[in-house]
Amino acid sequence: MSASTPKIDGDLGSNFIYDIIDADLAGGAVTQVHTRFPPEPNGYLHIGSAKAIWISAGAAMKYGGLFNLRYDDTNPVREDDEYVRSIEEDLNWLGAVPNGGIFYGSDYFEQCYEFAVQLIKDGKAYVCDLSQEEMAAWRGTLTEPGKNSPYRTRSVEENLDLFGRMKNGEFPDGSRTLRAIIDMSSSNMNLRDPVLYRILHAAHHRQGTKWCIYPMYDFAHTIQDALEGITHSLCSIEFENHRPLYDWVADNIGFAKKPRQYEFARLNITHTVMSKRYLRELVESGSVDGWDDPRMPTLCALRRRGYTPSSIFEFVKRAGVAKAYSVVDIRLLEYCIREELNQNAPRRMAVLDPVKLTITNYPTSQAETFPIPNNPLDETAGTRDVAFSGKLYIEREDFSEDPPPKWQRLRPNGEVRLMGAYIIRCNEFVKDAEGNITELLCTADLETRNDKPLDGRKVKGTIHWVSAATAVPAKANLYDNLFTLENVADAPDGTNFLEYLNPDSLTVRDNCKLEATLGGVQPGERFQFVRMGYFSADPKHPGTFSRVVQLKDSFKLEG
RNA sequence: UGGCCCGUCGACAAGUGGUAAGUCACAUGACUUUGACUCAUGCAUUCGUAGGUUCGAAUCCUGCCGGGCCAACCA
Repeated sequence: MSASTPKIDGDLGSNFIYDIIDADLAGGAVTQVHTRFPPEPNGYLHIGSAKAIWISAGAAMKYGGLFNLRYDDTNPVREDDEYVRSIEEDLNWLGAVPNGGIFYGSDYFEQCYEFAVQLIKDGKAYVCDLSQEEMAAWRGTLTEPGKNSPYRTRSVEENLDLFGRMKNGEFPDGSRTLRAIIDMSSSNMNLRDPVLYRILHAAHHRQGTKWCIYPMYDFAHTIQDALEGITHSLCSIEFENHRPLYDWVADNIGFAKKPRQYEFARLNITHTVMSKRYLRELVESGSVDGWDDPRMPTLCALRRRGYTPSSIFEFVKRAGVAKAYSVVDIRLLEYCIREELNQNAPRRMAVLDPVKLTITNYPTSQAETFPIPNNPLDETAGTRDVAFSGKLYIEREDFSEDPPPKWQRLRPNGEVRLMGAYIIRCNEFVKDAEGNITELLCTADLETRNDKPLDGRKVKGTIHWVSAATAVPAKANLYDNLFTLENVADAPDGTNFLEYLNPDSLTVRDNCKLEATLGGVQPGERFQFVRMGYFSADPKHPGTFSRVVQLKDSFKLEG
């Protein structure tokens, strides 16, 4: 795995988080910004994670601060080393360097335990013998206050003894918990004597069987943030109700420098499921081929499809940071990669649905090449010599026997420019028994080569081509989200990705793999279709195309 | 139905008492060796809603409506 260059830089824009930091810096509450990204290693990072990364790593970068990666691995039954590795790889690919260090929440288990003991000694926590069901009943409801646990008044000595024995493995799972003494009548359920520690005889991916009690998120996370010197603990909005508990833990343990938690709305994208739980379900049920299945919104899947870190961060930035629930149009993501590839990606011609085209006045013995720009927007990209001959393939869709109005491509007795080469005129076309066109017979304006016509006539259309002699048949992965969606038409915004996994749409997957005839592309080379055969039909102009899809992604030639 | 958070163009989102930025999408026109790209133009008399305060309100107050989160020994 090679480290990519940092992609978070320069213009990070502005948002309310930065306003808060500005104020903290100005008021002297904070002198050095320190943030963290705390994924639980229970799944692969997705584009929603990229938002969290961008915000936290971006804040550190913007203010010359530190950014930590911390694996939030306090629940041994859900976590695995596979995910740790994938997270590291994805973060590295993104170029979000954890300049503050890489940490594991589980490495703080010892401190967590000591702080819990301290809380007991301070009379702020107790060992509770209520079962899970009993605790739920005693907790009350959203509208009714809870009742104090009968174990709430245990002596410090008894609590200390019991907690020590919990740690030593004397009690079975679920038999006891350590709870904070806060307020059973709080309107915030998180404050009704929340569980701080639970008994769980399970092997931890990193700690092994060293522990059989594990700290809960609210307790452990606050401690981790405080110990690492995090100044701004940025998380998504569902943790808003947890902030009072976060503050309670920090206050009652008595950290000198207390981290502050701020929340922002998580990223939602149209037609995309972003819940790690559902994504894992898709993988484990075999509904997709894996975490990097191109239909997944994971970073590894986006990477496989040719998305770049900078395009993902650009998308996140454009989508904005706010607290309002929102669903960002996936077309904004597509715009971001299109924008970048349009500037950078080298062009290659590829014919997906070939039809033979013979230039009848082109000498069979003749062979020549035409220099074609690798990227018309970037002169420094240079040109490549593309072999030309009298026998070519063009896109079947670039010829119309009976063209609609405003047709600019090839038609009987019509002229068209072969990209970077001659202007040709179609004189005849050959059909098979079924009426399918099998060959086009054309003549070229051999005097012009790839210049303007000598007589000044206008030829509006230009089409791409490959020479039959040098073309290589190849399989290209045309994984593309929009392409997929267009085949399950009329899915309303907000439709869950899962809903696409119905029998009708499963066939889409097969269509994702297309045979392409490529000119001048080497195996392993990443390329972009100059134009590919899949356009969305424009209902207002039948037979024309409203959108070129190929600029959305780049593709890697397999084999 | 308790508490907290949130409602600004089709989608995001600035704006935080002085008279509605920007982007995506969309539409039209120009340009074009790919109908792409690029360029130009258009796209919220109005900020969920009803009142109130004010010379003046998207911004402050109140009610109502709508959405999200919370009753794991998950994170």
